[in-house]
Amino acid sequence: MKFSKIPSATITRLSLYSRSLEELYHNDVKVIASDKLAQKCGVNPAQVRKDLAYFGEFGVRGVGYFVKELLFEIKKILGLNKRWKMALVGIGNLGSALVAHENFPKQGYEFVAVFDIDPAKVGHRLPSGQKIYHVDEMSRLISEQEVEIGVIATPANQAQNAARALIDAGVKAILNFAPIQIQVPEGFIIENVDFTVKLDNLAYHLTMEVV
Amino acid sequence: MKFSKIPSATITRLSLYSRSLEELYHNDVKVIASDKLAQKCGVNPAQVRKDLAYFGEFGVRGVGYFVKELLFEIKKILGLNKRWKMALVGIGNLGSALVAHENFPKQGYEFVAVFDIDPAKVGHRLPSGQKIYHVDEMSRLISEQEVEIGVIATPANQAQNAARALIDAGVKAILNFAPIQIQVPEGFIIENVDFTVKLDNLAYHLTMEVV
DNA sequence: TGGTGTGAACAACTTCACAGCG
DNA sequence: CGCTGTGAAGTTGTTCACACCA
Repeated sequence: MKFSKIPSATITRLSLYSRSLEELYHNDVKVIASDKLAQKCGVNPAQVRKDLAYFGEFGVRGVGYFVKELLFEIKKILGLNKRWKMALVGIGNLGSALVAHENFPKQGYEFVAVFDIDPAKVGHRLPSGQKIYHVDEMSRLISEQEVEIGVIATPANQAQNAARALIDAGVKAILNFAPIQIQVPEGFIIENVDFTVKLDNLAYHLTMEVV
Repeated sequence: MKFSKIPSATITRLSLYSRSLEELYHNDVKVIASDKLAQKCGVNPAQVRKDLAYFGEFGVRGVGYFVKELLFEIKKILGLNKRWKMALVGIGNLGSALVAHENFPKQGYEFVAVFDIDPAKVGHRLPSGQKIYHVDEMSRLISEQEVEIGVIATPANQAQNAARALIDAGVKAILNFAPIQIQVPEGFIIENVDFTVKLDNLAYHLTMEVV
């Protein structure tokens, strides 16, 4: 396996396949062909086969892919066969929603620490059980809890500080919800969830359509 | 201007430029060169120039771009020189956070209608002022209010229904937060905000790094 | 001089088309 | 016979390099 050569878009699609397969498995579907899976995920059938072929030969010619087996393999590839510990910074509206979100634990992601700088929030306990700590305690708690993923849900002007604190504290990857481009060390793993940008895309296409 | 030839990635980057320019404008910076702007947004300087050149000649050779003017032009291109009316479907944790989010109105996006199917929620009024309506009333309200963008924040298993209802009611674009690939008519404008997928990306890269 | 605008080279990703195998 | 796996072709997006201009 030559990992370096795998398109990042392939990884994103694997995640989609995994979801669809989960549903198929749940519905007792045993086998699926690339055409069907492709349709469910809105991609080209050849793309599905090529994506999977990067990691091995999971299919059976003339038949398709065994749902259970393929799901297992994809989860293994994505690293979803373990639980991931996350820390949240910024417990406003969005942060609260994330902590309360049921899908995360289902997928193996868990918030084990929650931070904020607002003295009015620090010390309180969330409905989901976590206590809110001050950012100053981040370093200790993150190494104690062996947190690997940091999630930023602060206002934009706090996000860079939050990122620095998380990185200093030793997290290995960041998921950023703040609408700002965060500067991280070369090679550091970061993903942005940027719904303002997505909305702007919609606005653009709506505007163009009329022309 | 040959709009059809513009890469969708360009539109996404315009959104980033717009944000950075907003900040620069706010800090009284008058002029910026492609290098600086590129660095702030984490892209290649040539990319910045090429992106902008799709839409006109906004720069001055030997000088750079005038911040105020460029910001204005980009907003015009993206369609951000008007207010956009949105309708939300699904007022759970995430939906509530979205409605309460301050950035939307700042950017010109406004939730003018909120829907759910839970009888326990319908009829209540949100802190932000909107009344929660049953999905059955969607068609009437969306046309009355001239809503153009639908936002889906339901659980995955409700999302396709929500989409159908929104489309039937006449929205022209959808922003989907549910972790599922929604089927829409050919050419319909839809964007997904998919943080599960982003997390899976992190998990993958964290897993690979060790190998 | 310094930074834009842009054709041309390059790189990345996607789709086609078909051989090969169960 | 049907569907996978995959080289080759096609498409799309990015970067280079430099002419050109304030």
